[in-house]
Amino acid sequence: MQTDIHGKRPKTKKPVRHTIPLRERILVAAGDLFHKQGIRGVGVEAIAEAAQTNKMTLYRYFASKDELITEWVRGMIAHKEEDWKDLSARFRGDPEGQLQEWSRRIAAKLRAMEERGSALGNAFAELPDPNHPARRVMQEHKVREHKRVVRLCKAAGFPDPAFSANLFTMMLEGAHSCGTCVGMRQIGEHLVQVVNLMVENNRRRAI
Amino acid sequence: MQTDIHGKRPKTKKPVRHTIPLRERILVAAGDLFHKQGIRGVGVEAIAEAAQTNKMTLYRYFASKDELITEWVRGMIAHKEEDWKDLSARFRGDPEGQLQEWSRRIAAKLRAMEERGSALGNAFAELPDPNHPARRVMQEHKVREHKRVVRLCKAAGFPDPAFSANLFTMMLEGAHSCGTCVGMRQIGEHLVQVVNLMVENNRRRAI
DNA sequence: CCCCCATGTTACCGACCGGTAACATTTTAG
DNA sequence: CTAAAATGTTACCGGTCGGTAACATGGGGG
Repeated sequence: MQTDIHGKRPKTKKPVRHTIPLRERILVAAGDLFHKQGIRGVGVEAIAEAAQTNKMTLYRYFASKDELITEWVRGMIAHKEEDWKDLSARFRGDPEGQLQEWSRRIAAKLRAMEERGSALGNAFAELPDPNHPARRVMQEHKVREHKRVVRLCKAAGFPDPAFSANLFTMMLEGAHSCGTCVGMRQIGEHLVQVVNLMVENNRRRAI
Repeated sequence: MQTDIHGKRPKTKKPVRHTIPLRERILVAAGDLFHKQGIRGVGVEAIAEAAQTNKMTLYRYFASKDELITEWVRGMIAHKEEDWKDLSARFRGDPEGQLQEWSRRIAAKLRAMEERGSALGNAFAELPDPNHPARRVMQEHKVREHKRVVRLCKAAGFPDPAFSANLFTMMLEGAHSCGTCVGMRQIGEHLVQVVNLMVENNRRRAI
């Protein structure tokens, strides 16, 4: 307990000026904790506290914890798809370049990640109920992403696009898990290398 | 409530003859539920019930839920390493054959798995605390397994064993996650195909 | 200035969970 | 058969969690 020596009224709230809106603050705090401690391992109270607010206000923005989870997942997915859009704009008409650049970005994210794998992957593992809205959103996103890779492989002239796309996706997804036992940096580098190899091999074949 | 028409005393317990010992029954029941509903999503009471016993007895075999989790994980890992041992006996002195056969077995397991990914992978995602005993066991196992793959790649004469091993591991781990959006069967087949390709390419190069 | 609306505070609810105690019952071994 | 060991039954504890009610507060715009 803090005693108030100088007779100033004990303001428990510092007049912090928050730049980002509350809803978003809650979302990033939730994301942080979900990722670090697991979705089920963190309570809404802790989230509110981390967002420098309280449970009641949190529930004024999100009807339930499940909705909060879902919105968080949606946000991550939206960010990823934004990334794809940016990428396909930069490498317009160059499907091989898109695949390579995507692997480079994955590698960069791996490098910046200490332990604790992919947030989306973990969330998927933590939500067994196939009817959970967040899970549905993730499932749809995975399908979209895989289709995108298939399309790119087709456009790049790979002789068996479905096969190559599956190969890409397997490696992209597996890199996170593999990184925990061999180091994220190395895994990232090897990921980029093998994608480059595949692209070069395909080009050579095409000539 | 069952009424007892013929005056026989209402035995609430059917004299079920259990063939497998209780401890193991608890472990398989726990494994089932852990895998289907997530580790944190299932309570010890439900596990005891599924094992046709009760919470008290469960706690006579396992000091805590965490210990139960750990023993379950240990069991899965032991089973997997048993599998490796059997495989290396059958393909003694044939590292390429071992890699191929391993991919075949993974494919078979994928085929037999409806949704819900790898139990070990999910458990890893569900236990964020790096000091959790189960997590430690899994981490050590992953390292051992990866070293084994590196050794096999070296023995098989791959020019860059670390690279090839990472490639293998990435695909092996990623297959489960990828399978949920493209079908386990196809992923399994493609996994086997790419491993075969790698081995054949390496052989051709070696000649 | 005053009112309104967003936010903070506190207290609470019911449900569930991990874990334990005490005792009853069944099974097994000698 | 009998005693001991294993298993079942019930009730309970403390704690946490998701979620809500009621009310206080404070700041910004008319």
